[in-house]
Amino acid sequence: MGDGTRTSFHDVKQEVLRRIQDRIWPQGTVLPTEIKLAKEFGCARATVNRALRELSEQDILDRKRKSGTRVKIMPAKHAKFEISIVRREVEESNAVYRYALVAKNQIPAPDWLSARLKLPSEQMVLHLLCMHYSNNIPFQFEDRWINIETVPDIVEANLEAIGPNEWLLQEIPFSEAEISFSAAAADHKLADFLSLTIGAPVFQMERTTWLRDKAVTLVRMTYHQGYKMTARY
Amino acid sequence: MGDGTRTSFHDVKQEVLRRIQDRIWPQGTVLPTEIKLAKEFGCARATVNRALRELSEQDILDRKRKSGTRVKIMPAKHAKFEISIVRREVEESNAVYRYALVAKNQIPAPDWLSARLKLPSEQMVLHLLCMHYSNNIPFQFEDRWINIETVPDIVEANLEAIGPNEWLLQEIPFSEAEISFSAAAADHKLADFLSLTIGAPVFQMERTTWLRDKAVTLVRMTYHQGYKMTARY
DNA sequence: CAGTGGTCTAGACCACGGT
DNA sequence: CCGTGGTCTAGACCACTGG
Repeated sequence: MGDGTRTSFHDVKQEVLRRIQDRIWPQGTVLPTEIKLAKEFGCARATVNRALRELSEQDILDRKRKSGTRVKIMPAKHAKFEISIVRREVEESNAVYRYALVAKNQIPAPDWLSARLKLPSEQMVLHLLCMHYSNNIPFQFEDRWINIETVPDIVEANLEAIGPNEWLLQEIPFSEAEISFSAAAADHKLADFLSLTIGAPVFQMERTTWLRDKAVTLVRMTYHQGYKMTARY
Repeated sequence: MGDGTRTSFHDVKQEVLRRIQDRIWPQGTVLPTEIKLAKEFGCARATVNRALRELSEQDILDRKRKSGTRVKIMPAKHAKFEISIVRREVEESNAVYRYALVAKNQIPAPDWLSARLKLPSEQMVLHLLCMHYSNNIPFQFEDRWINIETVPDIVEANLEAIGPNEWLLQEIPFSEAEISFSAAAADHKLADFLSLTIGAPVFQMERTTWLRDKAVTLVRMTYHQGYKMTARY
């Protein structure tokens, strides 16, 4: 610590973490106040503050005014999955990406969709089916519904060239979404497109996207057999 | 903004976000420097800095010394899943949680496990099978391997009362992990424990945990049929 | 080399929430 | 009430990197 350079908030973080891992501060322990720690580490309170703040953002500490900072008892771990566009995912595995638009229909929203996305009944939506290939092997089947009201330009877009996901990401870059993963059995259509046997277990990702309380799109991606979604934390 | 209170980094974040969403700063735009923004917003540079730093942590901005801050072109979205212990997950759905230890064996690590966890060959490991129930309905089947070297106390632990996950979380609270989700077909054993038909698609989560470069545990959780793992972002 | 973000400091005031 | 974290400020120096 006293090696000539000033103590950085990184140093503080690391030392606090060490004390937790080494049971110097077991779970539940109340840490010294920021002022005391600042004195001990020979740095400004703001430096300690940033260190502790980041640790609490990582769910390692609990901070409350007046009662102080304590080591979390049961840290809820968070797995962070990077949801990138399919093209990038394929290309990052050094494979050749290919995309095909299978179907495109502009229709009034079916009832289940209106209910799910809180659309006015008879709202026009765009229904798309797409395939994504990795080295010409089926990689992902995409079944997507788009609320035309929120992205009218989609009707004119050339979706033969660029996938709807990429198009939407350019158009509506920052939106709210709910995502879910599940397992399902391949039905006839999925088996056809993904070259599977009917009933084969497939990994699915379903995502609903909202922009300022209005639904933009609902998509279900079905992956090729054996696909794994991986993350570190 | 000029309502008497000082401008907070929250205000800055929100305003910057608004300008991005309203296409005042389209994707790729280089933002004014922190100093200019601080002047514009009437606050200190540190305030702007914190706002922009947090936005870049959210993958909305790209920041580089010298070249400045720009709006990310293709923001990689991150889905953050809270991985809590099963008991909590069940209890949060207002159901009654029950846990059962099915099998417990202390054996030398099989070769595939040694390879996967980088264990010395013949390292002793603990192999556990557990069931978790929600309202007495099968909820999750847990198949776990524990490296005894890293957590010797596990041998003495009473795993009839508390699940190994909870026990480990208390003992080794802060560790590195790799997690992956996938779909599989239920084999005979899974079908038995989870009351499924053989071949039914099931959702699986596999997790490897490391503490300071040493493997702690490898676990595969298989969920009841129809399970969905959900998150917002 | 010079411009931009990255960080530290010392001091100040505020806001929440136990006692 | 009053202790603790939450935040802002003004100024300073540093570190990286593009030209």
